[in-house]
Amino acid sequence: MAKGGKESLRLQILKAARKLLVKDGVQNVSMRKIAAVIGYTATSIYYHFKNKDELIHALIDEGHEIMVTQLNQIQEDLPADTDPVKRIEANMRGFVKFGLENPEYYEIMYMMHSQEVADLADERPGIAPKSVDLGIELYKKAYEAGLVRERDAEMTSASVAAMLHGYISMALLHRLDSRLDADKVLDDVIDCIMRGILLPN
Amino acid sequence: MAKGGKESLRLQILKAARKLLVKDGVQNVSMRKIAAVIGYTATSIYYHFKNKDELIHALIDEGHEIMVTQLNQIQEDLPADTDPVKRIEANMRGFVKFGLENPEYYEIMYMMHSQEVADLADERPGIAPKSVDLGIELYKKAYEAGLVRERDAEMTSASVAAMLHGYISMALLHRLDSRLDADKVLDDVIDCIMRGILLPN
Amino acid sequence: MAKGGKESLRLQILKAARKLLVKDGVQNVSMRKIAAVIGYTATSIYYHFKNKDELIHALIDEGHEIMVTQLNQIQEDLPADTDPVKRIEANMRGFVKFGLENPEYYEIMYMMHSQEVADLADERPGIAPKSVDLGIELYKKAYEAGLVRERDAEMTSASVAAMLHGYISMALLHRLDSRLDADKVLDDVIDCIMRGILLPN
Amino acid sequence: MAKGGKESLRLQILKAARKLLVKDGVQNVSMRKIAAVIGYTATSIYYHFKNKDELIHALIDEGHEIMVTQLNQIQEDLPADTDPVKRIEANMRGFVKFGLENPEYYEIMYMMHSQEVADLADERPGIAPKSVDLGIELYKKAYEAGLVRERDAEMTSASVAAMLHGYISMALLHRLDSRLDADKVLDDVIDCIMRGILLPN
DNA sequence: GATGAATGAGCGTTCATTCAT
DNA sequence: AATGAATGAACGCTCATTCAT
Repeated sequence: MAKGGKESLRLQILKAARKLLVKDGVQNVSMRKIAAVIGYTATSIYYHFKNKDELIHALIDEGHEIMVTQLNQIQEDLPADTDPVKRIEANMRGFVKFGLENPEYYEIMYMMHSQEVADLADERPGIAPKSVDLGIELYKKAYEAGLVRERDAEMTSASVAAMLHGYISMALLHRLDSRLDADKVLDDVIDCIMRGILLPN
Repeated sequence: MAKGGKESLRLQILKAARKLLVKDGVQNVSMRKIAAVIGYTATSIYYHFKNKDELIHALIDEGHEIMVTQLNQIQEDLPADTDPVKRIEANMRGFVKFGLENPEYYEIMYMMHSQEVADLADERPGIAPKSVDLGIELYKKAYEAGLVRERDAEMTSASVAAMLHGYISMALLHRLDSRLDADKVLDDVIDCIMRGILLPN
Repeated sequence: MAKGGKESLRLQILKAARKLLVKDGVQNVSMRKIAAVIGYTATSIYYHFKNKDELIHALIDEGHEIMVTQLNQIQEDLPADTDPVKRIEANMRGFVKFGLENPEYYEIMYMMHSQEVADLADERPGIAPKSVDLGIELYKKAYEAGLVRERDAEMTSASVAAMLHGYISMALLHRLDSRLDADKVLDDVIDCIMRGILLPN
Repeated sequence: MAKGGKESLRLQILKAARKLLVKDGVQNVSMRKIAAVIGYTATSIYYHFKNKDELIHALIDEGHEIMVTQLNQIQEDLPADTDPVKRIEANMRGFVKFGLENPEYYEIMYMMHSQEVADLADERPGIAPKSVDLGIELYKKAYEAGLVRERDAEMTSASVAAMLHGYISMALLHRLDSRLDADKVLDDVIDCIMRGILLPN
């Protein structure tokens, strides 16, 4: 209710939108609620964003940027001589980590209907282009090093992303069997994927 | 607009709800619209369902029943001497098939927020119990036959379900890279999972 | 603010809409204002009318019915042997009288943009069909009696309606020179029209 | 979006307002839209006009000036010895022409509610003073020449203006019977008025 | 077993306008 | 001479739900 201080209103809006997003899901984010959170009028949001769609897209873009930055950082932080397979696994774990730690971003990035976020799927082929590119690149290097099975890098990247997305979305929606340890399920998933991807021995 | 004849109103409501679900997505299903489809008043729905939530839950239950029936049927239709691994793969493909062919059910069963479908995850352990049980059972048999890696059947079942869910949900949300053949991605996913599960040779 | 008693809500809505119409013009009639006048919620209007457009159209239809009834009544009240020219003048004065006494109806019937009242002009050829027919009929009889100039009855009817509309709308919009007596201007207009229509002697 | 160059902003605003006026009708002209058209902020309009009302009034004044200029030009262009009756008809046709060709001006000059254009009718006597004066003057000359019926020139001018306005406004609102030729209806109207005004032979 | 009538909350959006700079 | 930032009021409309009948 209280105004957020010196932060630019645009940033406050995005922040509030994320906050609402993670609490209630996309469809429960409304201009009025955002306004209430930051202590402004709903009208004022329209000064900074053309409409709700543009606001959501701004969040999506933000999310992709953050994720790509994190994934790249992970690769940079690895020792220069890290073997390609380890890099792939690190990338996979980085993706999952981003999803679990940023449900508000992850949801709008990967869990919304295209119709809800106009033209998202139509404008961009597949998931976040840059993170996809990174995955493809890593696999290609692993293949050149003779470490993974001979297969289409684009295809493999898509498959792996889909499988990891399955774990992330089930975790975020609390659909994982509550009797199991979520971290162990993740280890199991990644273990399975790695084995499926690598050369037999 | 025309009343549906001798079908019980309860069934008509569920039918109409499914119809709207698959056309407009979950959140666009409203009591009004359902009523309009079947030619009754919105009020009359409340005679058969306490509220919207209960209606959605009825649909979810319907979905689970249909899915379990289909998955069991698939097992029954296999020759009695089919080896356990083949059975696992058949089960996996059956699950994916159900999701792709019944997006209206699949979405409310596995893609909605718990808040949207009140307490779903809290009340029931994990995903659809019976289909989970089937998966676990199949894996156990395969393990007893020495065909799959030694691992927790519950855990494996959860992992596999998550990974398959990833493919299904990405397909339903049109998030698969449009330059790839969706069927081939599915083959790739299943291939990967199988290899990850099976014993090395 | 107080509820209107036993009158059906539908009628109350229409009544309130007319009231607002005459006070503020069409564009200032809002669902909320109507609701406030009759002491109901804006929502309840939607139980009786699909949307604002349908409400306005209901008013338009009402207006046409009232006007046609009045014009027919005027003709009936004239002695059976009234000569056709007198009948024409009576009809003209009846039209003007209706307009001046029912500005709320007249405005939506004849002074709104077609885009404001969707497809009004497209669906119906010319002004209110039945009143137009009456005018045409009267003129034809006068022509057959050899009292008016030989001319197209439809055309004459349209011209006369336009000219009378000019007076009515200027009067309603307070655009008549305030130094003149409005009634005398009307007499002058009708005088002019009659002379223009009649045979020279 | 692009700024209009060296034209004074005041003129740009009026120009843009006219453009919107003719496209969308009076009530759809908003400060925001005007600003968007000329590439300035809505706020900047308030530097040049006290408020929207003043802006509209400026347009009305503009319209009157243009119309009077055109009507005077028409009279000047006639041969010096043109007879007064011909001059009256030319003036009438000039008025109609202006209305049909400048709907954006005509609408705000003669078709808006007084409340919409604050106090217009109260402050100024009748319609556009100068064009009224011209009409009166022309009639007086015709009367002095013994060509028109003995009548109050002010009154006649008002009547004629009203009748012509009827045609113009019906034409602009697309309320003329679409089965008739609009030009012929106009000829008919003017024919009728002339005959009503002139001396019998 | 179903309807008629109504509600209150909420939605995204647009508007004219203001005020400090 | 113009902008940036914001407001408060209003708009048409949809929603799940209730209650008396």
